[in-house]
Order: sequence, then structure tokens, then C-alpha cells
Amino acid sequence: MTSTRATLLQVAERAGVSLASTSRALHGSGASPAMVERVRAAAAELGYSADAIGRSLRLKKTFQVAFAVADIGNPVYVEMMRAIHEVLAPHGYRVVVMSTGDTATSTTELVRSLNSGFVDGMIVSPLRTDDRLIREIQQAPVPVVVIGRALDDRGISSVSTDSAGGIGAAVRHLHALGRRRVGFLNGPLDTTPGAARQRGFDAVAGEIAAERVDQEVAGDFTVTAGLEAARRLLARGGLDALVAANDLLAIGAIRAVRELGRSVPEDVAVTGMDDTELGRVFQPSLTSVSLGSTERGRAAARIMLQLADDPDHAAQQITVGPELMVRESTGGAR
Amino acid sequence: MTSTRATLLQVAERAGVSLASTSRALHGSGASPAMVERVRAAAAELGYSADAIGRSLRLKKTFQVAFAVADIGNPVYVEMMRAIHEVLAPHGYRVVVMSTGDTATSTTELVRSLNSGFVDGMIVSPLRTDDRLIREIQQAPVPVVVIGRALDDRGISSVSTDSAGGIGAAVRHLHALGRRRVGFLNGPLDTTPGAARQRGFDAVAGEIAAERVDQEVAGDFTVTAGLEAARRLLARGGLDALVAANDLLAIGAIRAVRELGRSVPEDVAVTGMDDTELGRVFQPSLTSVSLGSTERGRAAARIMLQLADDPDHAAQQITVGPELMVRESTGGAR
DNA sequence: AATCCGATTGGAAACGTTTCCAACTCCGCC
DNA sequence: GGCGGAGTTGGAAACGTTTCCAATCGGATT
Repeated sequence: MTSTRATLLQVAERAGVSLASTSRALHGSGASPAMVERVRAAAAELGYSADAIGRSLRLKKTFQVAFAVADIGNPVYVEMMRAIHEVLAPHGYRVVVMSTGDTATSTTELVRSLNSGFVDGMIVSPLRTDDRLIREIQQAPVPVVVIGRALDDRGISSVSTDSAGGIGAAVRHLHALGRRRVGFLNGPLDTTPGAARQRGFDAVAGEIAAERVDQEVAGDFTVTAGLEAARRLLARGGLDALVAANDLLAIGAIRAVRELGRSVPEDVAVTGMDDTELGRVFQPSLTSVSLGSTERGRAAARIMLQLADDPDHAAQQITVGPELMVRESTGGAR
Repeated sequence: MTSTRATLLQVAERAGVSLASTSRALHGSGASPAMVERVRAAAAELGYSADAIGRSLRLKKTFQVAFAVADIGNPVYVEMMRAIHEVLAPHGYRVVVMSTGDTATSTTELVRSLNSGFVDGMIVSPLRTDDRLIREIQQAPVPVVVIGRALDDRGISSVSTDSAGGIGAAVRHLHALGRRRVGFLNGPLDTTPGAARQRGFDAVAGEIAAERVDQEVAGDFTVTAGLEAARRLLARGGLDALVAANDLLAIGAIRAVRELGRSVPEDVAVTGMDDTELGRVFQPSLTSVSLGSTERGRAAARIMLQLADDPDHAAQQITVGPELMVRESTGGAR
């Protein structure tokens, strides 16, 4: 705790050679085998390891990437973070976690902080977006990859998914099972995911032959909010299927169904979205639309690696298709 | 993306004053109001913001803290990370997430990497510990706070919990409910948590009046491993209570009970440990021993703040008491 | 035997910041 | 009117690294 770390200069002195040669021997190229041996020995004796800050200053590279989301505790983001870490760590990059807050303004603030140059890039999943945020991302001094909305037209790299289409897939699945009275349980409409899922539901609602369509908006994307909103929805009666905008809302919905003494999936089939571990182990296991969190995280990290290598590399947009995972909550696979 | 960031020297030139004065005007003290005004204006015009690397090099401070665990996806660690982030961020510290791997050796490696000075400290929760790791922690060039095992005697700061006592509390709770045939479902015994929980169970098993005591060890701390181990345990018959070493194992156990056509909690009461969100929303909601993940994360972060301020501050050990959260899976609060 | 070329080495600058120290100005006081 | 001191300012060094450039040293070729 107290001993001061050895510096490259000390290694050089110990080895009796110049600073330049020492650096070359340890990291660079163009040093003779004898020199390498000699310097290595000196470095080992002193327990030397290169200072990350000094190196960063000289190289203009931090070997750090920020991952910024509204809530680090959200299972979806956790999955992404794990995937991002798995891709970046082998390449020598560290991952810095940050919180965007839940407004577009606070997210903009965070993107602006990139100006202080503490990372080589940022992967961000904004909960809410506005023009100022878009502009800030475009002007950022380091590459930014957005997970969420596709921003093709603006020269911004993004990894998006078709959550609207995912809702469509869920509704069609229920329809195929013979469910004709379907309720939609969404989260806040002014969020990027909430808006997209609403579009998806509105589109598919017109396209299927349903006897009844209803919907309710939860205060946020949590189990508790889902429970409350589902109670309101079910109180209006007559539904045999519930489509929830994410797994947490779906679990709240299942609870609400059971409160009424009815069962899932027999009386009411329920679908979630995000395909979380939570939904997989829940009983009944949750039919859920996977938006490929892990895959999206990996894709974002790979784009980041390219951009970090070559900052002038063209922006890329990747779309990960949604995939319906059928499980017990709609009477599917046991 | 392309414009190069303004440097302090450029601000100085623009303002027509020296570098020293510019620095003082922006961050330090001892500058006249007129000077501050002038420099501020120039900085604003250039959109200047201080370079984190240059500043770090000079100040010998990175304003970063590492959080290292075996699996960032584990809900317990996620909770800790969130708590740590919440405490540190307001103080201007960034959180770098790292993976210890699951051996003592790989953890030692990670602690050793602190020598490159990329963080001001590390909060680590080792899955497995050995003497070399302990020594490495003691010799680390920056403060290290261990979450997990208490290491009072060695001058290492730690935040621990009495998970052994927590298992005891769970067993006594079941005993008080009249359950006399109790099975213990543990994770790998060579891990720090596995070993502690085993000690706890062995201690309490002798102390209660039980008709039958049995146990099984799962391959790891997951739902799947829990399911398999619980099947083996239940196959030997005759149990009316299962104590699991964490919530994931407990959920696997509930599944195993139901496979046999028996119900929780009527036929078999089940307890978990860690008090995760997962257990709270599961049905039946899980009686679980809270080890205060959030509280431990917060405590570790607070210790880190003190140590970062004053590296010679004495090591601290904090213990967070376990707390039994009674819910449906033992027939408790509905 | 003189020259050239490649391989290796060392000196020095540069990255962007903070802060020590000396110098300067201006004021009040003796 | 000179002197001391408080209040500001600028010059320069320092943090630890990498790399450009010039210099040196062999050995091989003419």
C-alpha cells in the first residue's frame, strides 16, 4: 500500500541503458535480443509495470469504453453489459459504467462529458431521445454507438431491433392459438421503447381478426407498475390474452390474472418481451420476444472496436431481428 | 467526430494570459475576478473542457474505482454495482467493471494489474481466496476493499456478512414452523460463500431437534444446478423443508418439488438466500435471507471514498447482519 | 582499403495539466 | 518618499510514457 511504483526511468537506470531503448525493449520493436533480455531482467527486479496514465497521455488512447444506460440494474442492460465486456476485455479495453439518467437532457450532458477524453468511445442506450442529443452524439469527439433506435440517416452508428415487429409476432402467435380478445400492457409512451412497441401494437391490431382489443399504460417498466396496470385492464373484463411490453410487466400481469382466480395460460395467455433469465425461470415460464440483448451488446462492442481502431470508419447500422420464444405462459412448450 | 478538442494552452492564448493563470482561473484559486471572467469567456468560446488524462497524470489520481466480481450478470453483484455507482458517482468517481474469473489465481492476476495505476482503488468480491491473493491485496499500490470474507487480522478493509448465521436463521424459522425433516441445498464447497454456508448449516443442524437432516451439493449457484441437485435430494424422500444456499438454487428446488406433484409451501417449505428481485417476484414469493447486497455495496463504496481521500487511513471492517425475509414459500406473509 | 547500408542506440520532444517559485504591481504606512 | 506586504501574474518544471531523429557501430560490398 505504501511502496511507490517503479517508473520506466528507474528501469532504464537499473539496466544501464537509455529511456528510449527501455521503452522499445518492453513494448515496441527494434530492440536487440540482448537489450530485451537486459531490460526485462531489470524490469522484473523492480516489479515494473507501465503506468496506464502516462501511456494514455502519450498514445492519446485510454483503452476504455463507456457503457451508459438509464438503469444499470435492468436485466436487459445487465445482459448487454456482460456481452460488451466479454467482447472488449480480450482486446484490452476496460468498461466504464455510467448512468444516463432518464431524461434526454441528462443523457446529452453525459455525451458531452466525452469532451474530457476519459474514454475512447461510448456505447449508449438512451431511454429518451431528442434533437439536441442526436446533435451532441454527432459532434462527440470519440465514436458513439447507440443501442436502441436506428439512426441511419444521421451518420450515427447504431444497433437496433424491431421491437414493433416483435410485438406483432407476439400478437400473431396469440391469434394463432385462437385468442381473440387481446389486451396490450405498455410502458411509458414517451420513452423510445414504449413508443416503438405502441406502433407495433397499433399496426398489428388492425391486421388481425380480433373480437376485442384493449390497452393500458403502466407508469414504468416494473413488476409493480405492471400489476397495477394489468388490474385496471382486467377489470374492464373479457380478455383471453395479454401482451406485455417487457418481461417485468408480464410478470406483474400474471400476478394480476391469478389475483382474479384465473390461470395462465388456460384463461389468459401472457407474453413478455426481452427474454430475460427472470422470465425463463418463472413459473409458468414466460413466452417472450427476445430482442437479442446479448447479441446487440456484442454487435455494439464489435462496431466500437472497429471505430476505435479507425475513427474515420463509416458509421454502421445493424439490426437484430426479434425472435419469439414460446414457453408455458401461452401454453406452448412445457 | 473530427474536430480536435481545445487545450488549455489554446484557451490561454485566446485569453492573452499565461497557462498558469488560465489553470488557476478555471480550477484552482488565487485568480482575480477579472482574470476568471476573461478566461471563462475564452474557454466558453473554444468549448474547452479539461483533459482527464493530462489532469490525472499531474494529480496522480484517476477518479476511477474498479469493481471486480466473478460474474457481472449475477443479480447480487448487479445490486452491489448499482449501490457502488450511486455512492461514488456524486463524488466524481467513475466505476470500471472487471471480471475476476472464478479462480483465486485469476483474481490475484487482476489485483496485480492495479500496478498499472488505472484506478484509485478496487472493490473486489473474490469467489475463491488463497494466501497469495491475500498477500497481493495487502501489497496493492491502491486501496482495496474486499466484499465477502472478513479479513480483520490482515489489515485489509472488508465488508462481510454472516451468511453462516443467515443459514441458521432460515433453519430455525423452518423449525419454528414445525418442519422437522430439512434438506440443505448448497453450492460448491470450495467457494467462499459455499464454505461459509456449509459451516452455518452444520452448526445449526446440531442445535435443533430434527427428525431428519440431509444435504446435496449443486455444481454451481444456478437454477439448473439447483434443479438437478434438488431432484437427487428429494429422491431420497421424506423431506418437508429445503434450505437453499441462494435464490437461484431455491427456484430450482421449487421446480423439483413441483415435478413430484407436491406443492410449496404446503408439502415442502423452501428458503433462499440473497433476497433478490427474482425471488421477490417469483410465485410463490421466496422466503429468503437478505445479505444486504445494496447495503454492502454502499458500505464498501463509502470505505473506498475514505481511503481514496486518505490512503493511510486505517483499514476498516464492517459486518452487515443477515435478515430473514419471510414470504410465501414457507407459508409466511401472503 | 574506403564506402555504404542496415541494425541498434541515445537524446530530446511531446502529450495536457497543475503548482512551485520568483517577479511584478499597487497600496498603505512610517 | 522609501519600504514592506498583500495580491496577482508568468515562467518553468514535473507527472510517465512513446517516438522522431540523429548518431554510432558493425559488417559486407566495391
